[in-house]
Amino acid sequence: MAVTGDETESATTGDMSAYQIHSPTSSLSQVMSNSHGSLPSPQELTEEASRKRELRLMKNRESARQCRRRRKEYVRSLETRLAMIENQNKKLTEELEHLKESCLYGTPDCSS
DNA sequence: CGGATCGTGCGTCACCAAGG
DNA sequence: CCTTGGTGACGCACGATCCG
Repeated sequence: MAVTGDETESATTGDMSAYQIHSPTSSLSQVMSNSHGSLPSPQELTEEASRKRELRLMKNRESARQCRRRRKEYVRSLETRLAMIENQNKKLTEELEHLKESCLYGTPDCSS
């Protein structure tokens, strides 16, 4: 029916360039070697926690997308397989009916 | 036409399993 | 033990369709 979620996605998250900017190493090193070489202040700690959270959310967002894509492909493959099997079943059923007829009327197709 | 309902995708949270 | 990625569950937003 309605398949237009892409619009929502692009509006809210856009591309993943932001994700590449916030790499774990870069955010971590910012705190480990803060500007004045001293222990991080409470302010810096909360900022770091916030950065970590944002990073985790971004990664999980991407994971969820991949997960959904894989699941969709899997369902599609199952549907394809189902269609093939149903088709095969139909052909075999038809063949069986022909063989039954052959046996019934004693045509050469009936080998038993 | 406008509200109700349905189908779909998304982001987030919580949990789990695997790896370091 | 901590980190990380995968995934089920939940709620939300949005477009399509139905119906009075």
